[in-house]
Amino acid sequence: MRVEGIVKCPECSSRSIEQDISRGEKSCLDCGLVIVENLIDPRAEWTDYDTNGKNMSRVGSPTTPLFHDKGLTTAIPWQNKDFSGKGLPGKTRVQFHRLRKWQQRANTSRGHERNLVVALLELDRISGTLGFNRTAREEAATIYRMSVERGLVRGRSIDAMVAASLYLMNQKLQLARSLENIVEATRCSRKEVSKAHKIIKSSLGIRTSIPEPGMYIGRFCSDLELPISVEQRSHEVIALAKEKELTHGRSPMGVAAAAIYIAGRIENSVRTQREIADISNVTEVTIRNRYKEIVSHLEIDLN
DNA sequence: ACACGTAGAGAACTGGT
DNA sequence: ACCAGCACTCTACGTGT
Repeated sequence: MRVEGIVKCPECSSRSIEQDISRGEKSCLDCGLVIVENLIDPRAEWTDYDTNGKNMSRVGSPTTPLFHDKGLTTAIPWQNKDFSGKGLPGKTRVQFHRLRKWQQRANTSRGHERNLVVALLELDRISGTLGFNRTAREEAATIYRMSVERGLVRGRSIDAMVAASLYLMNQKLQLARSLENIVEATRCSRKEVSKAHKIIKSSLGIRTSIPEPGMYIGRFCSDLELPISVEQRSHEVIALAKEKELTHGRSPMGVAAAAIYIAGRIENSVRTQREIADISNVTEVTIRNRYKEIVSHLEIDLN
């Protein structure tokens, strides 16, 4: 496709620009310079495999673990109208009523399908309150699905298993949410969730990395509205603390909180221990202990 | 208001039975 | 499944600047 006039080639100033959608590039026809790469193809995804173009049909959205049927739904609309909007005659209407009913049953009748409907709704609700994005939700949904397939949910509360799937996903993707954060968003106890978490983790053999203090810095600093300089300094403090083995056995959140406190003092963007404690879910005492320890071992001089 | 320090309680993990 | 021991954190104070 030739796009004339609007864009000028930065190399030779020619206005003959070619846009190749299949390659996703815009390039100059005169000097060959590629001006834009990785363009998104805006066209609809029509597909036709066997009728040679006579029967083009739109493909659906990609499948997703977020719906119990992975998004491959057939929906019979509730309105009793045909494609042109006219009402259906009485006999047909009855027939469609029956079809809808059966389809509903077919969709959700098998035990674990119904389980998934409930579970994915809950998964979405918690994700909403905790601000998990789509990738995170899909990962958690996949973990939950696998648990259902392994029969792990039987006899356990769906809510606890959903919460555990979310927590496991959170660990896997290092999203820096604590077990407390997740428990707060559910109706079940900490004990139930951590038990479910253990079971899923061992049964599915999911590997998670140990929580590093560094992974909390970003979220804590942004919640505390601290400048990027403090964030960077906090990472430096943690790196030094690690070298001196001051992080072993200590709660990573406590270490992160202390590092932010120290970094704030160094960078003159002070937050009180109370403020940091509120955001990081550790107490002032823990922040004090960690920060005293770090400061004395690293010989950091705060004003 | 904030920082500091402390004692006892408590939660979470490990290893033993 | 329960228990003891442990290293760490929390609650709840009083004190200091």
